[in-house]
Amino acid sequence: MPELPEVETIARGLDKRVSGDTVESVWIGSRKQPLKSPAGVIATTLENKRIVRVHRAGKHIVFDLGGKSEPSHASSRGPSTIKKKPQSGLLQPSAQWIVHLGMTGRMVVSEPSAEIAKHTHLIAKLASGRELRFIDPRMFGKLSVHLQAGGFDPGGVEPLEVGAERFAALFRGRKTPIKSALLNQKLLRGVGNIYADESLFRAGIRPRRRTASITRQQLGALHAAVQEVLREAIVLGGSSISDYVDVDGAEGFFQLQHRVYGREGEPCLVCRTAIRRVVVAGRSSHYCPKCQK
DNA sequence: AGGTTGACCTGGACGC
DNA sequence: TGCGTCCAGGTCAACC
Repeated sequence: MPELPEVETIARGLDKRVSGDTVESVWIGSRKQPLKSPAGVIATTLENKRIVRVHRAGKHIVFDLGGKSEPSHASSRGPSTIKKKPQSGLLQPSAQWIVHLGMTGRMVVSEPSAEIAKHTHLIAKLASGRELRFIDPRMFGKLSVHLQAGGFDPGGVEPLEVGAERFAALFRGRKTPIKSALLNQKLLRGVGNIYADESLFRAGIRPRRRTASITRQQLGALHAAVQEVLREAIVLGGSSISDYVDVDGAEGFFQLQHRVYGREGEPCLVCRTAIRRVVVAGRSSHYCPKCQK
């Protein structure tokens, strides 16, 4: 379900609530699971680790894990290692837990007494007594651990960090419809169906438009539109459609700002023309036939 | 090689 | 009330 603003909201909420806490034990449900790493590897990687920080990379939630007793200085283990090198690795987490929510995934922090929701696939018991739970009815979500040095990198560039020049270069010469290109996580990471439609509306570009035919100036407008839409959505806590809620169970409010998404047949807020819905790249796409060219 | 299409799942909304 | 159909915010593998 979640795109960048929703994942950002959830990651911030988790960072606030569980950073500094330690995972004591992990339960992983049986059945066909939404896992990428084997269950045993996930469990042993998480157990007895301190959650140093929770952040977002594209649509992934990243938990930076440290040793139980805090990886402060040269506290490694061998006294023989007399602080060999300043190791940039000290800044790196010893391991990372990666959560992708897919379409319907949720992460919640609960009291142990709270009822266990249907489709709960993982429960991490924390030293504070609370539990971190992963729930996902449709099982499109993915859980994995990243152990290599360097940190997890899903590829693609962060839409909120990329400059206009680099942004334009990402799309140069592509034959695919612009909507498909925006959804391609290897180019831009974090934009999904709702925010792609909303960005294209604000930039005045139709979703089917061939990417290569878009002028540099229009790409500049699209760059600005993507950043504007994502920033506004983050401020409002994301878009709550169907069942999206943040860590505290609160809904976001950006859906109230949607100008085209989910508004098929309704009047364009700018020109009153009926909003159209077409399928592009297998995804429903909404646009104003008059405002978007 | 790059682009497009289903398949993967469950559940909610809607029409009859 | 119940059944069938369609739709869903995301990725991949498997095709053209």
